[in-house]
Order: sequence, then C-alpha cells, then structure tokens
Amino acid sequence: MKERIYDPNNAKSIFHFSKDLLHRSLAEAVCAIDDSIKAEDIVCNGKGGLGQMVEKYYYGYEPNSDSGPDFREAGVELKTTPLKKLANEELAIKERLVCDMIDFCDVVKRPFEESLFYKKSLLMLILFYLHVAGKDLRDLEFLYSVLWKLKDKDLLIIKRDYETIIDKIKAGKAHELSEGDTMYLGACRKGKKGDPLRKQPFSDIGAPKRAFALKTSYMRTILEFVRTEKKDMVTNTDIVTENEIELVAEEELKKSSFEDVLTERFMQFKGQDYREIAGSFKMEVNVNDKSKYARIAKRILSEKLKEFDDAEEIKKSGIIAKTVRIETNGKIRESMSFENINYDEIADTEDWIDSRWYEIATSRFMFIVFRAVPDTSKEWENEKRYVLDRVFFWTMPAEELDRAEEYWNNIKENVTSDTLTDEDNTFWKMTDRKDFHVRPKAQTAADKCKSPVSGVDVPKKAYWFNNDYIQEIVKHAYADEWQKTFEIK
DNA sequence: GCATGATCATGC
DNA sequence: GCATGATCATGC
Repeated sequence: MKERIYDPNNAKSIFHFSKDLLHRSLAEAVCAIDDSIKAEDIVCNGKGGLGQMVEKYYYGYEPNSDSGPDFREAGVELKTTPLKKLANEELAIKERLVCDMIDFCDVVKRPFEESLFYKKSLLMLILFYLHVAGKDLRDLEFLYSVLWKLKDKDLLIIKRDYETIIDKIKAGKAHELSEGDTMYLGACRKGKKGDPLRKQPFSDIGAPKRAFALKTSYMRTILEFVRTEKKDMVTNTDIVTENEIELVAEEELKKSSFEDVLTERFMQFKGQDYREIAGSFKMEVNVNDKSKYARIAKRILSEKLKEFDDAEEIKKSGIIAKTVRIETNGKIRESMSFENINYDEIADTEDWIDSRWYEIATSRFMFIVFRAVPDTSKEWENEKRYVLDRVFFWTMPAEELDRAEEYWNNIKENVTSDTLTDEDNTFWKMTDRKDFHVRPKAQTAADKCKSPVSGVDVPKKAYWFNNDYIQEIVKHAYADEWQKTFEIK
C-alpha cells in the first residue's frame, strides 16, 4: 500500500492530490493506491453518492456528519459533478450542482450567513466526471478538477438569490418556486413527478421538494474556465480576464440588485427610438440589420458586448435577453425564436429536467420593450418608429412548465422516431395555440443538419414562443398601464 | 391579416 | 460556414 500524500489541513494540497484521480475511475485510482482494496468493495453506502466514495476510499478521509464542509480543517467541500458527451462528441454539463436540500420550514429562520450553503460552499473542490448510462459510479472516468472559490461579487448575487427564495417561501409560495426566480443560486426540483409534496410554513399547499443548486449556466462557466486555464493551481479569484465583460461592479451590487441597476441603465433612454439611442453613442446602425434593436440594447449595457452572454453576469446566470416590439394596438407581430434545436442533445437526454429546453423554460428573461409611436415626419416616412418603453424581468410561472414539458416530449418523439423532415413531423404549429411552436431557422433552406438516428440531412429548426404568448407576458408585466399605453379596442 | 417557411446582417 | 437575434416574404 502506498501512502496517500496530502495534507487535510491544506486546500491546495487536497486539490493537488485530486489530480491523480484524473483520466481514471475511482476504482482504478483507489486500487493503485491500496492493493488490499478490491474494486467491488468500493460501494456507495448512504446518500453521499460518488462524492462521499471519493472522500472515503480515495482520500481515506472518514466522512464527517457535521454541517460544515467535507474537509473540515481546510474548509473544502468536495463535489463530484457529471459531464455528458453529446452525439457530436462534445462535452457538456449534465446537471446543475446540487448543494443542499431546502427544508422550507427551517430555511426561513436562517439568514444567508447561517445557511448550510454559505457554511459549506465558499471553497469547493469540484471533480468533473464523464457520465455513462448504466455504469457503476466507481467505474466512471474523472476528467477535470478545480478548486473553486466563490468570489465576493458572486456571493453578493448569491445572497440576493437566497433571499429571493426565502421571501417567496415567506409569502406562502414555496409551490411556485422556479429556477428562473434567481441568478446563480437556484431552487431546483428534486425527485420525480408524483413524489409526496413537502410542507411549507406559510401556506397549506404542498410544495415539490427542492434543493439549492448552482445553475447549469454557472457550472458551464466553471467548466469553460477549467478547460482553458493552463495554470496548475487555480481559484477563480483572478478569473476575470479580458474575456469577461462585467456589467455591474461589485460596489454597485452592495447597494442595488443586478436587475435594478440594468433597468435604470435602460430607463435613461425611455421614449427614444433606435436612431436617437445610436446617436448618443455615436454608433452606426444599418437600417437593414434585423438585429438592430438588440444591437442598441447591448450598447446600452456595455460598449464591449458582441453577444448578450459575453457579459459575465449574463453568462453565469443564463439570463436570456430579448427585444420585443409592440404595435400601437398592443399586438406583437413576430413570434420569438430561441436557439436551434440540437437534435443530438435531445437524443442524448432522457429526462426533460436535464434538457436544454428545460433550462430555457426555467431561465430568467430580460425583456426590452419598444413600442410603436406614429410619426409622420420626413425622417420616418419609410420606417415605423418604435421607442424604448420599458424593461422587465420574467420567468415562466410554475404551472406553465407542464406545457413546456409536453412540448419537449413532442420534440423528443420526433427525434426518436426520426420524423424530422418537413413532411412527416408532428411538431407543434402556431395554429395549435399552445404557446410554443417549432419552426425553421437557418441561413437558407439548403442549410441543414443531421438526424442523430439516421444521419440524413434534415431542416434546422428552433424553439419558438408564439407571438400571442409574448403578448400575454408583456400585458401581465404592464398590468394597469397596459390599457393606458396601448389603443386597445 | 395571419401562419409559415425563408432569409438576413453581423462577427467570429 | 455558422450561431445570434432577429425580420421578411409569400400564399392562403
């Protein structure tokens, strides 16, 4: 038997020792250290799963039962998290990083600083492994490890997230919690449909089991960091590099929320059309650019943004920013497209909760609303004038997620049965009036992708929100202002 | 007027 | 060539 050479009092030492686990499975690594242990002895007893197995068998550190971090002396929490390989061979985050179960009745009594999440998750050793369906946990290959320190700015955002969740429980709405309520720390669903509901303290309505988790979008930025970082020793204290564009500074977040800061930034331009806004930035805008409203919205946020998720906070939170144009009668002409449906990803995802569409449906949305203003001046004789009217944040209400799931199941069926060609699919259409539909989105009709089942060329399609669904969302956000703002007959 | 398929400017 | 963030164009 070889000695396990690491210092349990030292975070960096614990991290360095994890490197010998990479490109091997737990069973391989443990048997190489200690030949008295047989692979079949490495089993999961209790609920800790792979993380606890690593702690016990690889580190030889007896799991403690206190509420602090796994490596108590060093203050390091050990986390294992799965990656999945898509049909196109790319690696992707499989799940959000679940931290602690939410006990609705207990959590409302705890300020953030006394929460289990805060006590445990400040410094995490995160081990990424490759998920393979049906394989024993001890035989899964570890690919990356990172010592991740939550930086102060992220903690400010996470603290507000925590408080948003607590406030919703205090309002008796634990059953309406959604990952889209918050930015980095989400209240994610645990367990299956039909599991017994949990008690909540301020309502008699039962609520599905939930846990605090770092969102998939946040995990994606950690993975991206690990895969590009060349340094041997890493924490994210110095992660903000030239690639990361910061929209809101740490100092501002001490005073206001991220959303309030952004809203205020937009509202300085309320009532202005795109030419006026572009003008104040000395920015050229092409009239024929179909994305010109999005372009000026990005410019209001930052000079450097090419895409919305070039911004650190938008990337980590997965916030989806969209511009909306409303006609004078309150109608919305165009439906709203999202990304192309990745058929490989659908083929590879069993549970809709782990799907990209679930992530979209439970995202936080930032809607930037422009409204039509009739203008008979010469300047606007060939173009309709829209002015920036308001910005609001939204997430899909919990009760609408069932329909979003049905929509995904329909797409999944079409992928599985390989009916992705135009003629024989059963995709939802706009006339189905079910809020979402599937529609082409490509460069040209000749721009195709491959079916994961048969490998033949099939049309590229995207996820779409129906235009009347967008109208409902916007109308709800305007509330009493809706009638006053638009000429509703 | 509306639904649906087709396409576009931009930037990498 | 392709993703992004959209709007345009056509036919009923």
